[in-house]
Amino acid sequence: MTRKPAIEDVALQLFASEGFEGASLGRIADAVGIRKPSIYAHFRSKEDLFLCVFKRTLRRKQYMLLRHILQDTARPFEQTLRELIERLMDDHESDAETRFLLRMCYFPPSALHDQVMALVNPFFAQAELGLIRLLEQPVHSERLRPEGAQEAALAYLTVLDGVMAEAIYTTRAKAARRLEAIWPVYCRGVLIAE
Amino acid sequence: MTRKPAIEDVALQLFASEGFEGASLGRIADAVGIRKPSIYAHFRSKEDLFLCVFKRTLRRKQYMLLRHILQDTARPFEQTLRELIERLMDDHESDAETRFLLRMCYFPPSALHDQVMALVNPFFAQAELGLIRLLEQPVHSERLRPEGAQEAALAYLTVLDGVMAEAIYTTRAKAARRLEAIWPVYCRGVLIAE
DNA sequence: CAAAACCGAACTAACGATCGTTAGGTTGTA
DNA sequence: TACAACCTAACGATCGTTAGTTCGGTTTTG
Repeated sequence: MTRKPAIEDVALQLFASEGFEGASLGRIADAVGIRKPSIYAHFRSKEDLFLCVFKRTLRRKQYMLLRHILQDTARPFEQTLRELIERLMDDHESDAETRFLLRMCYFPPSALHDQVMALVNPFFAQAELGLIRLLEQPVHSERLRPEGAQEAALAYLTVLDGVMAEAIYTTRAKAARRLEAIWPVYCRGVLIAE
Repeated sequence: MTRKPAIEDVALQLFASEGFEGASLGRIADAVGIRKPSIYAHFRSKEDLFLCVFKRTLRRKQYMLLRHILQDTARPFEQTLRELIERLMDDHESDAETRFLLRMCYFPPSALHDQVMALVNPFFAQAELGLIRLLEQPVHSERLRPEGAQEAALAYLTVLDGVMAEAIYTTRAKAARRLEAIWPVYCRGVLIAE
C-alpha cells in the first residue's frame, strides 16, 4: 500500500526531464498524488531520494549491459556491439531511466558531484573491462588489427557516446543516421582487411 | 562603467557549473559585486539574460569553428580535424564558454527548450555543411573512400562528440586517451588504403 | 481471544530561506 | 535637465524541511 515505488518512478521522470534543481518535491508529490511532506516518510531528504533513484538505475543498467554483452559471445562482435547502440537509442527514446542516467552522468547536481562520480566511475570502469574481455577472446581478437582489444574497446565507447550525444540533443532518427555513417568506418578501422 | 559584461561573464560561469535552475540571480549578483535587482537594468528577466549569453556564446563559437576549418584548406584534413578536437578539449578545460555551450545544447532549461533548439539547429547544420564542403574539395575527396565526404563528415562529428563526452564526465586526460584510440581507427576507416 | 501497545504511512500546518521580480529613490555623468 | 546605472525595500510564490496528528494494520500482552 506504500507509494514509495511510485515516488521513485515519478522522481526519475522529473529528474530526467527537468534536472535535479528543476524538479521540485512539490511537483513530484503532485504527480504521485500525495502531499509533499509524505515523501519524508520514505526518504531523509531530496538528495537521499535522488541517490536512491540513481543507485537503482545504475544497478539495473549495469545488469542490462552485462547481459547484452555476454548473451552470445560466439557471434561476430560487431553485431553484438552495434545492436547494443541500437538498443540504447531505443531505450533513450522510450524509457526515462536511460535519459536520467545519461543526464546525471554528464551533469550531476553540483552538491552531489563527488558522490555521484564515486558511483559512476566503477560502473564505467567495469563496462570498459567487460568490453575488453569480450574482445580479447581468441575468436574475436584474431580478427582484430594488431593494435588490439584495448584500442577497439576505447574506440567503441567513443562511438557509443558520440551516437548517444546526437540522440540526446536531437532525435533518435538523426542519431541513427550517425550510426549508419560511422559503423562501417569503425569496422574497417578495427578489423583486419580480408 | 557599466557592469553588464561582468554580469554576462559571471552568469556564463554559473550557468555552466550549476545549470540554469541551479544558478540564481542572487549568487550571480554577489559574484559581480552588485545587488540582485540591478541586473534588471540590463536584462528583462533571468530568461532574457540566459538567451543573451547563449546567443553571444553561439556566435563566438561559430566564428571560431569556421576560422579553424578554413585556416589552411590545403593541409591534410586529418590534421585539421584532429587539432580541432584537441582544441575543443583544451577549451572545455580552460574556459567556461565551451562547458556552458555543451551543457545547454545537451540539456537546455526546459522552459526554453524550443527557443534554444531554434538557435542550435542552424548552428549544427552549418557546422556539418562546412565540414562536408571541406572534405569535398578535390585535394581531400580523392583520398577518401568511395563512401565519400558525407559519411566522413558525419563520422567525424560522432567521434568529436564521443571524445567530448568523456571530457565532460571525467577529465581531459581520459578524453585524450579516447582520442588516441579512435583517431587511427577513424583515419583507416575513411581513407583509401595505400 | 480480546484489549493494548506499537508502527508505518499518510496527513495538515507552518517554518525560515530563497526564488525571480517590481517599485521607487539616489547619484554621477552627458 | 535628462538619462543610465545603480541602490534599498519589499512583494508573492515557492523552495526544502520539521513538528505534530490521524488512521489502519500488526504485534504483543493480559
